[in-house]
Amino acid sequence: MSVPRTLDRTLQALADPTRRAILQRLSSGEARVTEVAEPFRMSLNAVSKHIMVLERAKLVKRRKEGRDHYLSYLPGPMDEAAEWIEHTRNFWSSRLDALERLLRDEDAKRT
Amino acid sequence: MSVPRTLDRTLQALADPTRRAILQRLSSGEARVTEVAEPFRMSLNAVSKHIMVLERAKLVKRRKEGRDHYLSYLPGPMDEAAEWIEHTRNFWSSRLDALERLLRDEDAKRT
DNA sequence: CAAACAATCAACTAAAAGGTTGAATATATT
DNA sequence: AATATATTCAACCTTTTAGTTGATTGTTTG
Repeated sequence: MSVPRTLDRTLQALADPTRRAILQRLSSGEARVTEVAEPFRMSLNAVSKHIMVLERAKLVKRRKEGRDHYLSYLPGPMDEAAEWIEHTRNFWSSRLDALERLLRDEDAKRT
Repeated sequence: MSVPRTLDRTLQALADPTRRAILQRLSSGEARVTEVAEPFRMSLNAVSKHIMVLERAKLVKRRKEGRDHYLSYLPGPMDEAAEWIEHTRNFWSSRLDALERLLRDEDAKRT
């Protein structure tokens, strides 16, 4: 069956609030590493590492221009994750609905 | 601002394939710890720990009946996560659309 | 060319994650 | 009462994660 390991990486990457904040920062367009790091209280290096995690998860793309690295958001993995989670949610939703119906019917039959 | 740390826990819990498989197993209804653990190649204890992670994330509920612990799925956090991810995705989708429109307009003006 | 700047690399630390085995606890069964 | 079963607890190990500081690489600028 081999479940896609990319989902692991995506969810893992998204599970960290700093990384989610970095993604949000990129919503207003490209930004350099230093710019992205600026609002955080941790070191530039720490943010650089977070960026690499996002890059490995393909949630972020890097374009080098001279000494500057411009980062931007990539939608693919987010779409995939959304798809998985929606699918899963709907799956359970129908199961739970069926269960509820079942219980209601049995209850009706008993009265 | 205080971003909800529950999202961290949910995504973290979902980022592991064993835990996703456990959730899937529960889709056919309640199951005991041993039953849930059976298909995995790791020890019962390891699975027990995964279950505790899911429990802390409120993705799984436990009902004790004598020595048996019956586990079942809880939809709340999955719904929340789906909501967050959908919201985020749509947010970016519109940004990217706007950017594309902008570029197309500029292109049109130039010709 | 020298100094400043943008970013990573390298080495280290502390904590968390994921697994193991063995003991303990509580409940059922004979 | 003794034994078997279901589950967790406790201790331990290894790997990964998230952070630090200091050195290094490459690019720009005075």
